[in-house]
Amino acid sequence: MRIITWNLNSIRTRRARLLKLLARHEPDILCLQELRAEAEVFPRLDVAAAGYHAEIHAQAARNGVAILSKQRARVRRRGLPPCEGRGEARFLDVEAAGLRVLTAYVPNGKSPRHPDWGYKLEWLEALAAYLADECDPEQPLVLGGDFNVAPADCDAATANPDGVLCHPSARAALAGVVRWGLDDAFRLEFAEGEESDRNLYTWWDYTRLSFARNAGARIDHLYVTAPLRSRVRKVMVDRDERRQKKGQDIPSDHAPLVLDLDVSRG
Amino acid sequence: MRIITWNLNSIRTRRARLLKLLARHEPDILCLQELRAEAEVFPRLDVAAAGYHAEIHAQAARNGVAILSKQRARVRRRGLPPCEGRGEARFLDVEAAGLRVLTAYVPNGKSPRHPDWGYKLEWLEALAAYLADECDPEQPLVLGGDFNVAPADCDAATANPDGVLCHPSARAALAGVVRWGLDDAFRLEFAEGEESDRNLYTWWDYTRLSFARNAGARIDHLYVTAPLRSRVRKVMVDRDERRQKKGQDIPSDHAPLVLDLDVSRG
DNA sequence: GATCAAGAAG
DNA sequence: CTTCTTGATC
Repeated sequence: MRIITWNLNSIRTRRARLLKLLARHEPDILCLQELRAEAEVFPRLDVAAAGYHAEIHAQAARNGVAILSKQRARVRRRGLPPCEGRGEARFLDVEAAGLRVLTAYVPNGKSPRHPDWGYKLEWLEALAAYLADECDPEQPLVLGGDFNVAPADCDAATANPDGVLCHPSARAALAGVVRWGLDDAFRLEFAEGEESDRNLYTWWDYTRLSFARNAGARIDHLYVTAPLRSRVRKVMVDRDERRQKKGQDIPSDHAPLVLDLDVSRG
Repeated sequence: MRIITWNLNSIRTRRARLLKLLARHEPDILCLQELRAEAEVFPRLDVAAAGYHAEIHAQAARNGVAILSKQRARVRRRGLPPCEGRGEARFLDVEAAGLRVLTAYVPNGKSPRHPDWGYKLEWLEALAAYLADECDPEQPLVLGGDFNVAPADCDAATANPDGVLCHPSARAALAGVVRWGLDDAFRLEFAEGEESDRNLYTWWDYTRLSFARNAGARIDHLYVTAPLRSRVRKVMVDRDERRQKKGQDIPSDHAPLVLDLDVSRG
């Protein structure tokens, strides 16, 4: 089965690209982040016509996540405690296709010296607490999303330890999530330093020709629990989705991360 | 020869439609209004590749006119006196293809009770004065543009005498321009009441399904001087350009007005 | 550099 | 309803 996570950066602007992605990959599960529009804007009819159910947790203008699935999903949770006070839609937990599927849009943090930096760390701690309280590491579970953290120096073209993506405190907070009982599916297939530089980064800044220079970072991840560890068959970045063909519509700044699991019996 | 006037409502947004229009009609002259961007934004290269020269009179964000021609044009005037104080780009006068070609984007006026209503009337008076001072009604001349006036009640689906398009003062001011020595090319072909309701209006409000209901107005005009009067062969509205095909880009609220002149010798 | 929100304009 | 501006965010 195929599971994808993609920060599409506006469902309004990326509607056509979303439908093409569904047709191209036919994923069983698709986790989306940064819908940036109220739930009513989501193209439910087009997505249904493509054969997908959609569970949505959205707000106006900012954040917003969704999980699309061929089989209808059952929602377990919308939101995490640190989101509540700010009214932010950054987390969704469902059961779908015999799995627990969680998606997260981790706060960027703005800068390690900005007042919002603490919010990023608290948010990751709340995610770890949620897993501990509400999930079972012995059951099949996938956690996918935009974590706004490059776990290791080799996961970013410029691994600035003072930047939002590589700061030690953010890496430690993410490690606290993983420690509960997760494996980074990408790293199950590719050891650090053994990946191709064409199948590593998932995000490139819109400015300074970052995509052309491959000046990106691996900040979108798919994590799996132990029962799925040996089921990981393939992990790849759909770089082509990040490309802008001449005269075409503008891509998201993130590329989809695609995971194939072998769920045949035995 | 073919002469078109079109208020395209943003050169940025209508770039692809402009190029298709050139390919579809191959006009000798194309007058454009409401570029709504600085001159640098104009797609000179694409237009040149299509075989056209472009003379542009533009400003940032608002107004802006241009005259495209297969043969290079010679600019006679950019702007009219009432534009100067406000920095508005609403008028361009060139020689092209053996003709004098003027294009105008007449101020809307906002409402007959708005302080800007006087500006609309002054603007039309300045246009009449310009013709009297700078042009010769015995020479071949075409004046095309968005006049924001429906000359007669049959030129608007709802001919509200209190509205900006049908107010008697605006009609009188436009009549003052025509009186210099112009014929409304559309009315040379179709007498009042003898036109088809599918070849009359050039503008339809974006709201209230105006185009579907054909609730439009004939406010874009092509005027000709006496030497061209007997040369008018055909006048038609390219309604198809105003249509929005499902999933396609958004049209301008104006349709192009197309004039064919017979300029064969004798 | 691309997105969203207001507000102004047509 | 669609466009453009400015300012904020990522």
